[in-house]
Amino acid sequence: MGFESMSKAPWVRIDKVGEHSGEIVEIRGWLSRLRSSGKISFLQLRDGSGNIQGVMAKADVGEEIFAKSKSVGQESSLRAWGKVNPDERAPGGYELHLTDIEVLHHAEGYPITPKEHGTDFLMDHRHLWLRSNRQHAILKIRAEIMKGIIDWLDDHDFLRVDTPILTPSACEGTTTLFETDYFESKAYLAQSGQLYNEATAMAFGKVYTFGPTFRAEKSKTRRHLMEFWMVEPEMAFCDFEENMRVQEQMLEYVAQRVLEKRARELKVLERDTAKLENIKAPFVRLAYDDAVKLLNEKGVEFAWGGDFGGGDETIIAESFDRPVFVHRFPTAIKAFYMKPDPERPEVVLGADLLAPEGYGEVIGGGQRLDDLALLEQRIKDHHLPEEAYAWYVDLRRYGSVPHSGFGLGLERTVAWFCGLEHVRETIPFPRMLSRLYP
RNA sequence: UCCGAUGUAGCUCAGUGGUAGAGCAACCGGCUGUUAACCGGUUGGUCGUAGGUUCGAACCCUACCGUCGGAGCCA
Repeated sequence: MGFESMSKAPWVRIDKVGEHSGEIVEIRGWLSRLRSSGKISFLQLRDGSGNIQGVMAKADVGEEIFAKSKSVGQESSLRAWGKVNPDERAPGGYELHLTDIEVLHHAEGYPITPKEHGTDFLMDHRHLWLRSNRQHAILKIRAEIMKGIIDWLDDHDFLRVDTPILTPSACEGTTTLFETDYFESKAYLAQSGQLYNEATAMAFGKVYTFGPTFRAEKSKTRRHLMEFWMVEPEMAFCDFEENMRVQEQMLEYVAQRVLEKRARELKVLERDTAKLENIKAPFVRLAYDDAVKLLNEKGVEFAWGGDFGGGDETIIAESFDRPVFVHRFPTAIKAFYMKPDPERPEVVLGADLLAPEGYGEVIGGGQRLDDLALLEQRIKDHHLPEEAYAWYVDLRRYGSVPHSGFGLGLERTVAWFCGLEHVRETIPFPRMLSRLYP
């Protein structure tokens, strides 16, 4: 459709109207809500950048134009012209005194009304729900976290080298994978870029991959999605301790940046920002052995050698005022590529980062096994197909070095920063056990 | 896969054996400062599905299906 100007008024984004105070401007957007009386109507307008209230008085515009304002359905698209007026009553500080509107498309029966809705209904209408203020706040914070992570890594000499999504086999062999046809053979959707990262780290030194990963586990909890985004940095010549320092510095930077740049969005979500101020290095370091003792002291029956459940993680995390690294897990419960502690081979040089407030494990990482013979042995012990891992073993054959890395789950981090009940709102179109639509 | 909830109007819910209800949305009308606007009216139902008990079932029983939460697994 053509947008030939009805006037000389400039088209302005709502978040920039303050630069045009007192001037006539054009807004292009959607009607989020309409209230009207006999001689005055209030049009809540949004254009993706913000919200502003347009006010139209019959006495100012006349019968004909005023009539147009009374028959606009919720979420109709329109152009609106009016004078930008500072007003103390307006949430954004400005109102638009309308002189005219042009409805581009009349919407009728918009399903998401100003009243309450259940989550399932809203998820069925996710394509429309994204228009709400709350979803805007969450997804803007998501974007800020992603940008913060990327900026920090790029500024610290990491090279983004993304890894494949279609893979020939399991990276870890333990979890369920989504299978798809790959011409005459099978391919699997990647559950981690980890092993490929080790190859690119040997090529470029410090690398990261940032993209979607897939788990076909039938998990039905507030912390799980079938498709989620993960950032996975990997560093050559990096030991277990340095790896944790990188993680805490990166997270501190991202948290402080979100607090600074997305204060308005955090307010929309009514987030207690004091909880986020605490995301400062150094984080707590708690040996697995001590975590077991801590659980026992709190009355939880837990034997050395087991893995923590969601409830256990919450108890551990709530014992501290900042994120906690739980390190040196039993070798038997961790992946084959983790490096055993040379002084205590029954534990590995790995650490999970537990977020406070019950958000659980947001990072898993550690030092990788760099010894050729031991790696070959562990692949046998885990009954993994040797041919499939030949290239991975090669990395220990040609210039093996100590190296470490980690994977941070984006959606859990977003849920944590935003203070959400469930990760499903942290991604535009969540993929869950019983949801593939829209 | 297991455990526990739950399913009634487009939405959120009430109704626990005797005529199917409310608020909101939609539609019509009224109102000059609303901001989950307000006031009056209209429209709107295979009570998840299939069987059973009963004179009579949204309600009691059985099975199945869907959804939600949790466990396991993980980020």
